[in-house]
Amino acid sequence: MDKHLFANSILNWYAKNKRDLPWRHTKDPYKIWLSEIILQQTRVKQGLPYYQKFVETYPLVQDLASADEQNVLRLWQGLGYYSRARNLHTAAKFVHHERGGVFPESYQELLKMKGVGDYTASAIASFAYNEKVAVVDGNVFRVLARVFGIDTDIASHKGAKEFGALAKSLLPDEHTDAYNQGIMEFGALQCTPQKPDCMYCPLQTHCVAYAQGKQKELPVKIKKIKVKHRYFHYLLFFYKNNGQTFVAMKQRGSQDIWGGLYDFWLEEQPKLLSAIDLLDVINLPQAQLKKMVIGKESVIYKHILTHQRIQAKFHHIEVKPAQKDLPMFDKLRFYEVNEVAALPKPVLIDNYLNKDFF
DNA sequence: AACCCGGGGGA
DNA sequence: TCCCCAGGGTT
Repeated sequence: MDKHLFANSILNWYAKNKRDLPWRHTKDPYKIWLSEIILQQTRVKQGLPYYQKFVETYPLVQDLASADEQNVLRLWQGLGYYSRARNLHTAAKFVHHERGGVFPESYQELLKMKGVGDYTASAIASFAYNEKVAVVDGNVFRVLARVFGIDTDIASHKGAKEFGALAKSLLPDEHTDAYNQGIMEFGALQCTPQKPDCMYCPLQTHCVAYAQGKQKELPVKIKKIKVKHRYFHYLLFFYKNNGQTFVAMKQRGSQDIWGGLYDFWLEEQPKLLSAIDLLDVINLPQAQLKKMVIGKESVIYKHILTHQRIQAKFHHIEVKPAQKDLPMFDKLRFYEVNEVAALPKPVLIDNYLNKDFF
């Protein structure tokens, strides 16, 4: 189909149907960048409140660069994919310290920011600077695959090249910013994954998928999601002193899920164990353990992620105040319960603390 | 190129 | 229950 007809159809549709979203009222590349990182793998409705919080808390890239990582993660808590928040912070420091606070002004320069890949660099360059680059996200893949009847796997290298080239060839000479936002919005609202609104679609008469009744088959996405089952046993070491309660928490490394967030002493096992079997399997200093009191055991918490199904049990173990400095607690720190609220934590841990801890 | 990373919401 | 979301980094 004709390139101009396609672009004009998208532009006209967008002018009538676009949602009123805060990042569409700014040309500030910093705020557009914030919105793009937040919206990666995240629905607009879910990301919106986070965008508001970040803009209020860190109005300028300098504010974000100067923040403590822990506070950035705390603000991000609940959004998932926590490396996004750590990369966001890293990139803000990069802009502040190595570019004198001047935000990158082109697709190529934007790519140098950590956490900014092809899609995000294109989006910022287009929306903030009206650079003539094509954005290709999940929505664009779907729209192009259906309208042009392309059955190449969108997860493959070949697919990325093919759809990228097509998207580029379709770019209009003017209003590329509105066009790029338009084709994504069109995918999000009109050409939806399930039940696209073909009856009232401006591209209906040009759409290959519609003509062939292949809307459900396109786009082709060969995915092999292996769901990993994991069994977490959390040991909540705590002590009481002068009417206060202190809980041992540990900051997670960046190699596994929930990187940078805080949880408790974690024993992961191939299956769920009872308290007796667990203490039998793991290696705790027996002499010290004898001075501790094994407390309550929680019900099984089920935490469902895209790639993992986690079952978790929490065991309370009260220790003597004098035991807090033991070598076995090297990697942990005891926090007074009121301090725990300020720590960034996985939703699983937050849920437990709010529901069952006391 | 394969694998890894969260949480929520709609159907 | 399944699917998908304004993807990117690491190996």
